[in-house]
Amino acid sequence: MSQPLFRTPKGTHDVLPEDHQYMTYIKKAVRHRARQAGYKRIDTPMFENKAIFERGIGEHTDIVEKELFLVTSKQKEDEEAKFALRPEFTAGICRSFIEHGMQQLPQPVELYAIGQCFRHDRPQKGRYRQFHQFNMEVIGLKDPSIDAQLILVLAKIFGDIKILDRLELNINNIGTAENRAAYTEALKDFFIGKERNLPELDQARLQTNPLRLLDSKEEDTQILLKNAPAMDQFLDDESKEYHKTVLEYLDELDIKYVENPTLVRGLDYYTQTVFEFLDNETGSQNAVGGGGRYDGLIELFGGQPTPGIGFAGGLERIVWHMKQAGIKVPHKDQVDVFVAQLGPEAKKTCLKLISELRDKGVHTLGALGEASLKSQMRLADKFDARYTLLLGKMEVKGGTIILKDMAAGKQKEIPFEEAIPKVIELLGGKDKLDTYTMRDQFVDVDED
RNA sequence: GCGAGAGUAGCUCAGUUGGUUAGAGCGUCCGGUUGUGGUCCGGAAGGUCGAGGGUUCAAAACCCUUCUCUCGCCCCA
Repeated sequence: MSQPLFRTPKGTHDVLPEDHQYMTYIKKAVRHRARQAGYKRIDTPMFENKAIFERGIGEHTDIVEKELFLVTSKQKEDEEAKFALRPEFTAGICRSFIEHGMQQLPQPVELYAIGQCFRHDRPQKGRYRQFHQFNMEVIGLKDPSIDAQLILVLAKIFGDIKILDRLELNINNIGTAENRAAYTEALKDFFIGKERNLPELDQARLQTNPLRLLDSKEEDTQILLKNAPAMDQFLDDESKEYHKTVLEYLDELDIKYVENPTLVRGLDYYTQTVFEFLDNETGSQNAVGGGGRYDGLIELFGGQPTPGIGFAGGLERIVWHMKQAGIKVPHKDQVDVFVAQLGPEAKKTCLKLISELRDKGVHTLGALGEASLKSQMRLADKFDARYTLLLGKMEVKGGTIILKDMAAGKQKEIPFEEAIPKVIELLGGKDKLDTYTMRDQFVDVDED
């Protein structure tokens, strides 16, 4: 059907099985590295009181001003929407930190999250209205070593999934909120009388978000900026010292980075350290992950003054990079055994056999219909089964079954009751199989 | 949100200056004698040519509108 009755809403997409293998692989690296570093998993609601985003991220940021999905219900559809789908994790996690009194926990509190976020932007490659992020936050303690260690975890994750060498870590320090306010004023003052020399777009930015002028792609703007005051003149000594120490620690950890004095991030809550993992080969949507400090955010939400630093990575963009790099993801979806059957008696017996194989941890498919043996063999081949077990009328009578090695193309008849142990042996023994027991399993972290 | 390009079977694409029942490859399903896959051969299913409207004797092709995707900008994951 070229025109299905329904399709995914604009900017959303199905995560099909193949992409899920990539997603699962990435999430595994995230969980593993996070756990090693003491992070614990948290999930916050997909929608929150919209004021959380307005106040936290900033009313005049694009994310809030034009990309928020508002949520209403049937009962309240006449009222103005009170809720919004989360466009990112940090604001909700900080809300949760306060709500659950996490300042009582040993500090710092390290949290991570994986899930969907929503922004109503015009879709493009690597930019969707519903997308997946993984997110890490360290709240409650401030020290350059915390910044460096957070970045280290991310570098490790990107290393694990083999895309680190495609990325460049850019880092900057934008000072305290006061530093930033003072600098913003200075920039505005500098451009008084020069507005007309600015491209239209940047004239607007001068009003709404002057810091954004720094990384403008407009040539005229960049020329004017050469004589503009530089940000580091407005940083207090403490911020400069902090930044220097962070960089020293990164050096010590052998993390490659580029100092980028024009790196300013669009969200209002950022202070001090900001950083991004950029991909310089693609033109746009090139931030694979980014983050920074938000030392004033918890206080802004009514909590005790509490420092924090966090990061978000985009799963879809990471998947894209892995594919570009030709990375194939190992997965457990291999079909070990296909059971082919002929005749009603054999089919009945096969159901039990299939069930038992599965319980032993053997990935088993079969008894799917009334197809001819030829069709069943073809299916076994299509599903890429390693072995086929064949049970026909003759075998049922003789108490045997045929075991075929698909790659070798060889088969032999064995006693029926030897089928399961033989298959297990061929697959490398019990330890290689996909078994689990609820009772003995560690309650670890969610597999999602 | 602004600007540009694209939209033909599940996928990748043909379709000559508008002219008979819209094609190929791959994929899917079924066969190629009695119970066997991967190669080969045959057959079938699958498309109101993204949707709506208009021009015309005639439109997948031309015009308008709309939807979706892609690219650039903005922004960001």
